[in-house]
This record gives sequence, structure tokens and C-alpha cells, in this order.
Amino acid sequence: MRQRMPTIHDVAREAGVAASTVSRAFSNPRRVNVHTRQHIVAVAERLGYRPNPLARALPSGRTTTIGLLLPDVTNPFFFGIIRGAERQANAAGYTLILMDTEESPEVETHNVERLGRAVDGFVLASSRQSEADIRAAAGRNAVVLINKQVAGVPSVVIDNTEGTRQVVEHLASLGHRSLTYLSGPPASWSNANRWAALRESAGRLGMRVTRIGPFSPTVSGGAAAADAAIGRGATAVVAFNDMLAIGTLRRFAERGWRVPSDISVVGYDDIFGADFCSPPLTTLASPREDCGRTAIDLLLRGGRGEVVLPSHLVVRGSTGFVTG
Amino acid sequence: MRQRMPTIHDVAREAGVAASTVSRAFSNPRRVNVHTRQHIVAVAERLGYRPNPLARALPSGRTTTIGLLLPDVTNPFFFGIIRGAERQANAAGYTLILMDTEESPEVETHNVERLGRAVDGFVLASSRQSEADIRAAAGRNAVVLINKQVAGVPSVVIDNTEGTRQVVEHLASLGHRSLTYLSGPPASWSNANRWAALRESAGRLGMRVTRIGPFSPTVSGGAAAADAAIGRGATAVVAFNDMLAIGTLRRFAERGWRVPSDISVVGYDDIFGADFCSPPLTTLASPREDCGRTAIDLLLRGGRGEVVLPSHLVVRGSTGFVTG
DNA sequence: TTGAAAGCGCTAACAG
DNA sequence: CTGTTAGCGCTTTCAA
Repeated sequence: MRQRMPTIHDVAREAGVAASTVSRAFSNPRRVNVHTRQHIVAVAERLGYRPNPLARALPSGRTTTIGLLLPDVTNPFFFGIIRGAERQANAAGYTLILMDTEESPEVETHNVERLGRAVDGFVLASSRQSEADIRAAAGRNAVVLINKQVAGVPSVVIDNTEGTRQVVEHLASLGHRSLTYLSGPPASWSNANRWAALRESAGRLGMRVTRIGPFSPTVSGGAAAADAAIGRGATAVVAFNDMLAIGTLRRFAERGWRVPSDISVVGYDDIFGADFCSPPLTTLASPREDCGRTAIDLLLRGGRGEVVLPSHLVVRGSTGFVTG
Repeated sequence: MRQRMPTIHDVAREAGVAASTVSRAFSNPRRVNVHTRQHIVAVAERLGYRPNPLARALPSGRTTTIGLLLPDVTNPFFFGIIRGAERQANAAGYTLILMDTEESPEVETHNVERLGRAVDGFVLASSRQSEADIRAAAGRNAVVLINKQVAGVPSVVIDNTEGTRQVVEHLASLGHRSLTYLSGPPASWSNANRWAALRESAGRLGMRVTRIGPFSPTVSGGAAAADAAIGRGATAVVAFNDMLAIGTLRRFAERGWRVPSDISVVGYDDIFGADFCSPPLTTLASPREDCGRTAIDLLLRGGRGEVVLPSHLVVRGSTGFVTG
């Protein structure tokens, strides 16, 4: 029942001009006489003409579309990134295609290959692909990485080094002498990065650090992590991210451990929920909307650098003085 | 520096066949001799050929792409819907374009018009458009609505009527005789629907109901709602959604009101966080992943009905007996 | 400033 | 089963 959509040719005929002129009137208005243009626009409006984005992209090669790939759309961590990217893309007249790779490197690689010609570029957030695959993708398309660095590929990451130092000093100032890191996905660049930063900062302050895991970076993963942490003797745990940290909070409560009097808990990211869980979570907050915005910006400007965005510690109720 | 991508013509020449045969080998493999096909595929592989989705869509009119529009990507309510839609779309070989309309009817209408030819159909979740605009969109594209009903347009909604009855009966069984509804966005179909269901159920049980608001359906909106609710005399509040409910929880605590002994709080949706806020929230849980899945399914099958998905009450710590 | 014409990469009849 | 031939709707030289 759907009627055929009018094309530039319909508009051209009706307006008494050539199709190419109609084309110009929309894609390059300044190369058309003001009056002709107004006339064309009026006719187009009357006919209900809408440019076909696909037909427009085919000869020009410009799709005005950007692909944003991430490992898990339901992870609150990515909300800010999505929103920042969305806003920046829209502001520049681009459409954002969002794709959930469900933590699978294969799915990610496959989609990057499949969509390569359908987008002007990709933003890969927390990419699970190998460096080789990322380089290959960057050879075919414009690519910007978020929270991962690969030599030669532009990226924007959230600072872990300095932020983690703040975390460790905060714990030290509360009297903690040892801490346990609850690690996240092995393929995660942030996970490796945070652990390295933790070792270094703790080492410098003479604190003992151990690592357990990996755990699924989810609330339910936190239960396993808490169980594993109990009996490790540490007075503080630093979780790979807030999801994991919130999960440990619940499990500690279930098992009768008091946070922070029995054990302190720190997370990363300051996601939705970190401020209203019980107790509210001490965490390293990251400027995620900025992150998404900057990535799109870099992509559209053809930037080449490695941007590092600062994070900052938010102290809430889950950390406290060592007692006993 | 980016090299020209090989096309079917390159593959055809290299394989010694016609371009149309290469085309068939990929889009309609069974209409090509097995050996020719294998040969073509091998050559294509060697050349690194990838079909161009745009070029493919132009003559056929099929884009294998679906647009999912929603008012706020950062609202946890939509996570499940996104994931369900994503999965179902991918399973059917479709790409999902996700678009955040930021609560603006204009942005929504504009994007529907702009992307009309670039997708095979739209899923409009919690659409903020007028019925007229939705009908217009449905005249041009395949459209499925989520959480909104418009005569003649297929939709999938989450049941409020029966679910709300459960909420009211739960409160009644705890001794509550009056409740206050904290309303959400005026343009929201669910908001109207929930309020209507609440009045009816409460009326039947002889409970007093009042409505205040509208409030922004966010955690910060909950603070305003809590302040407004205090002094209303109701022993229970039912919030438009969990975000709002969680916000009231915090505000009540700040003002020294105990939940549930001073006041009971109920939300809608059972979003991420509803189980670990303090106290954990009693809420009407909705099958959101199902919802997203069903909507895509309906769209792809060209279904015409109005699907209603059941919700169910989850009782947690935020509701209790009336005291005093 | 405008028109004519040649594609963009692919699909889809229509022959053979 | 395969090749030939038209386009899909638009952009983009190249002339006029």
C-alpha cells in the first residue's frame, strides 16, 4: 500500500529544472541561484520529497553515519559514552549506529567488516578485538578507540594511573596496609591497566597487593568475588568496576561482614547506582560523556593522538578506617 | 592512503564470470552452480571483497536495517529493550540503528523522516510523537510501537492494568487506605495508563488516591516528588517508575522519614538498581527484553496486532504494614 | 548558474 | 545455470 517516494526527478520535472540542479539545491545550496533554490525547495516540500540517504551515499562515498561498537549495551558504564557520542554525532549531522558485540571478538570483527562501507568510521569502545584486527580495521576505515590503546590508532582513554594513585593513597590514609584486587575480563585493556597502576602505587607506599579472579564484571560476579576475598586477610578490596563492587557489597552483607568496618570496598567508574547502593560506593569517577564526545570529535576531525581524560576519586561510605 | 575496495566487477573479471553471477553467488547462492560459486567465493576471499550494504540496498529497497528510537538511551528502563531488540535483529541478519530522541517529539519526527529510506522499518519505544505523526510514519514505513498504542499501528505494551491491581492489593493487604501517585512525563502513554489503572483498582477497594506531579522520571526528580508527598498524609506512594521511586527513597531518608515504617514506596519496571537501593524497592517488574524481541519479531513478520506482555509484582523492603 | 551525461556497486528481469 | 541489460536515486565532472 506504500506509495512510491518522490525522487529528485519528480521534483525536477515539477519545478522545470534539471535533476542535477535539484541535487545541488539540497547538497550544495550555494551553487544554485537563490530564486531557483527557493522554488525547488517549495516544490520539494509540496511533493513531500525526502533525500534518500543511501542513494546519496553511494556515489559520494560519504554516509554521514558512524558506527559505535561496544561489548555490552546493558552495562551502565557505557551509557555516558553512548550519550556523549550520540550528541556529538548528531550535532555534526551524523547518525550513530550502535552495535552490541556481546563481549565477543568475533562478533566485533565481523561487524566491522560487514559495516565498513556503510559508515564513515568506527568508534570502538572497550574493544575486544586483537591489536592485529584493530590495525586491519584502521587500514580500511577511520577508527577511534575508547579505553584501549594501539600504536598508530587514535584513542581516548580514561586515566587509570593517576586515579589509581588517589585510590591507594586514600586507603593508605585510612590505615590499610594490604589490599586485594578483584580482576575483570582478561581481554580488557582497563583491567590490565588498573592492576598495573595498583601494583605500582601500592608498591611505592609499601602496601601488600594481591589479585584474584578474573570475575565477570557484573553484580552477580561480585558475589563470587566477595567469597573469594573473604579469608584473604586483606582489609580492603579494589574491584575492577562498580558492578563488581556493588555485587561484593551485597555478598559481604549476606555473609555478615560489615562494610566499611570489617572491610573497605572501592570501585571504578561511578556508574548509575554507585551513589545509592548500601553503603554508597567509594569509586574512581570517570568523565564518560566527555569520552564519547571526544572520540566522535577525533574521528570527524581525523585526529591522530592518544587523548587521556582525567578521573577523580569520589569518597563515599564504603571505605573507612582499619579497626582492630 | 586507503585503497579502493574491490567490487563484484573485480571479482567477476578475476574469476572469469559475469558480475551478475558474482552478485548471485552472494545474495542468492542456490541459483549458482556449486563449483562456480566455490570458485567465486575463493576469488572474493583472496581479493578481500566485501559486499557494499548501501549498493545492495539501493536497487533492492531492502536495507536489512531497523531503526530503534527511544527518548533516552541512558534510562536503564530501555536497556532490556535494546538488548532484546538487538538480539532478535541480529539473529534475523538485521542491523539495529539506535537513536536517542532526548525526549523531543520534534527530534523523533525528524529522524523518522530522515531515516525512512535507510531502514526497513522502525521500532518506536515510548514514542513522544503525536498520534497523527505516528500514523504518518506508519504510512511510509513499517512501524511497531512499544509502550504506546495507536489504532491501526502494531504495538507491544507491558500490562499495567492487571499489574497495578497487584500493587494496590498488596498495599491494601498491608493496611494502607490511601496512596499518592507520583506522576511522570505528561506525554507518556504509560503514565496515563498507570494512573488510570491505579484509580480504578483503588476505587474498587475503597482506597483514597491522589496524584501529584508531573515529576522528571529521574533520581533527582524523586527528591522533588518526596518533598511534595510529605504532608500529603498518604501512607504509601506509588511512583511512575523506579528512577523516581529510588529518588524518593533517598530524599525520605535525608528528611528522616523511615521507609517502610513511616511510608511505603512502590515503583514500576524493576530496573538495574531496584534490588540494591536502600531499602530494596518493591516494584512491578516488566519483561523488557521480551518486549524488544517481540517488537522486532512483529516488525519482521509484518504482524498487525496489539501484544500485551504480563508484568508481575516483586515485593522487597520498601513496602510494609501501616503503623500507628 | 545550469544542464547533460556518466557513473557509484549492486540487483533483477530477461534471454539464451 | 549464466550473461546481458537496465536501472535504484543521487553526485559530480564537464560543457555550455
